[in-house]
Amino acid sequence: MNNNSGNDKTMTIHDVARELGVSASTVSRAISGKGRIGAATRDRILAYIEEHGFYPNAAAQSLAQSRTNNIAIILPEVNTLVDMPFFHTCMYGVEEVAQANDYDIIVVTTNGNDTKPLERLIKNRKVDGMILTRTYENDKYVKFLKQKQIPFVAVGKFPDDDVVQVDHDNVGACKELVTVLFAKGIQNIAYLGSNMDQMVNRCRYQGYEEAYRKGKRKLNQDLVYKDLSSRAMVEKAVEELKNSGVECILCQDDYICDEVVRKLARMGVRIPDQMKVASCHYSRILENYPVTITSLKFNITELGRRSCQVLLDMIHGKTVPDKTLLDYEIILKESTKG
Amino acid sequence: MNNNSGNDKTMTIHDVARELGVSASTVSRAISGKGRIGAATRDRILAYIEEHGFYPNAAAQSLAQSRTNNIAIILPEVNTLVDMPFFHTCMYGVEEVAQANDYDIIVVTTNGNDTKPLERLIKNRKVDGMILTRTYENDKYVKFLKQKQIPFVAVGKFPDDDVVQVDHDNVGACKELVTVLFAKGIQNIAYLGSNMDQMVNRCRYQGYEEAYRKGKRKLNQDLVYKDLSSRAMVEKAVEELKNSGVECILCQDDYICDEVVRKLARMGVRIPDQMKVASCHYSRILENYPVTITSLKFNITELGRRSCQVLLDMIHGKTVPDKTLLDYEIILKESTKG
DNA sequence: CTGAAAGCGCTTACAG
DNA sequence: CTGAAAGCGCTTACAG
Repeated sequence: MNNNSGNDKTMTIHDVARELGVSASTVSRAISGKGRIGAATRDRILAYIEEHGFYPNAAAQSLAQSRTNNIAIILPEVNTLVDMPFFHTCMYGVEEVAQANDYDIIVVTTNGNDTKPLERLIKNRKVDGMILTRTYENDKYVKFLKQKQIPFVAVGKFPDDDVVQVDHDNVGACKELVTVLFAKGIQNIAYLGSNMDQMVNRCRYQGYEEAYRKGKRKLNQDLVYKDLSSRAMVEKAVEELKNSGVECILCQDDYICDEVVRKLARMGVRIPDQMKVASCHYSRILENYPVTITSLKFNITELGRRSCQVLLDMIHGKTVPDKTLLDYEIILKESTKG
Repeated sequence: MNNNSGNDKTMTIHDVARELGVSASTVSRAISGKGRIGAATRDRILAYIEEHGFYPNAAAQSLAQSRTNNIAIILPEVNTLVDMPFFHTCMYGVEEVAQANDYDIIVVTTNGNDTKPLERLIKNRKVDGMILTRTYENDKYVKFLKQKQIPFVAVGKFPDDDVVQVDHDNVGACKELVTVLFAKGIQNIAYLGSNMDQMVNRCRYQGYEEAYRKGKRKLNQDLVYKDLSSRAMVEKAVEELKNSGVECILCQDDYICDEVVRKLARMGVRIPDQMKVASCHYSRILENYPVTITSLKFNITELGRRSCQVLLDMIHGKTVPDKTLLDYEIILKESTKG
């Protein structure tokens, strides 16, 4: 097994070459699979390598080939029970396909402003590409990465066509959800959102709006709250909506949904009899309620996987689709019954 | 600003050397700060580098110095609302001090069994050290890392003295919490836990036990549940405890606490009047209850930071403490009032 | 099909 | 204090 015969210095390609009576070039070719090499020689070398657990020095490969087999995943600084699991799960997906392709992921957290950490990573040549997991309307990082000409994919939807994007079809999903709710006979649906500078939130609102247009219904702006940045604001919105006699509240995400459900409970308003509720993004938070909540369900791990796959394709010079839109599910539950 | 005068090839140390009329060695010395160099020369070189945004090629540095300026953070595969934020937050902490020291972090997720991904990282020489964020009683990864002789720190407490550990003082914290509850006049306190193979859970239980011993109280094993691996089991335990007339339930973590609080609500049992509740680990989940919960509070970001700091110290050859124990806070809230 | 040689971009004894 | 040279461990035209 562990035969470090004599010295414990880490093995190099030359060691195996000497041991096998071939040249280092040949060993290199056997490992990389590039260049012509006799099948017998190749097999002999591979067998030796396997048996002795030789792994080539990544830095040397990196230097010789100008590639690192690392990609960066850029995470925003978040701390809510909705956001953390999202990015963590997405990261899992990315890592899964990265691993499968012998890539490693370097995690870098951004504060939304500073590009220095990315710059260092790029200029030091520590990564071959990057995945930007949250995007804003006027995204500083997108601009930066475009300018740096490094392969990258953005999770999110953009007007810019020169940015490779992977995302769930948030627009289509919300549109369909609202359309379905209309079809169930619900007359008016309010929208509660926040942080409209994030692309994901813009998309959701856009879907909501499109459903109104598609249904040829007039969208009353009194039913729309786009800037609920605090619990108090959500509560106030819920009170106003209750008084306005709206039938259903569509929440941009489970963070808002959580506040809405609690507020309604405190107000003694029963879901769905006295108020229906739906959320644009299913997370485990929703599992905690006595009443199950209608929502959209996205496969976040898959989002990570696909983003990574697209990025790797880019890195390897394949042509990739500008936009990859992932599927969604509409989960109808008690909260919109009746 | 951006003066790629003519060619866009990335700058090397030789380019700046030529431009400044010095040798590459001198430039290298200016950058690294190692070796003797004239202050004037150094400043001139540094100024040039700063102005032209030169960053040394990491692979070349890596190869020449046998160090990567990367560390790996090993994460377990988790998906609960309690675990994900914990590891994510810990990762933030690690990254923060890594960044500050010009290190990058490579994330690798483990399934608890396979050591291949770690092996590859080590043998490829892609990292200088590792942080193991969850530890088990008989930890396969700990064994593996010890054998590989790579610098690493484990988050968690171990019997082994040859493993560098950084952790909150879970034993001391739980012990103190229980002692305080006793001091409040509570006569008997039940313990609800699970997954006793994880070191963190063993520590918490140990603290609980020690508090009993310290208080010279007899610990009735009917009050102890160590293997609540499902919601149903927690519910059953809560029912039994309610019937047994116990006064207070100590939950190993907020995952269990969550189940306990909900179950009590469904049973119509009021907290704290009819049952007191405390948790060994504060997370945001607790913020969602109508009644505030007594708990231990740990600073997870700091846990990450310290782990990383200790690891970097090891890598740089400093002597580090075998065990670093971080502080905790006891947060007394309504749930144990009266 | 295989090997010798140059090169990737740094660092670091060794001279001076 | 500074430079020329060898070396880190690979890869890859170039010959043969």
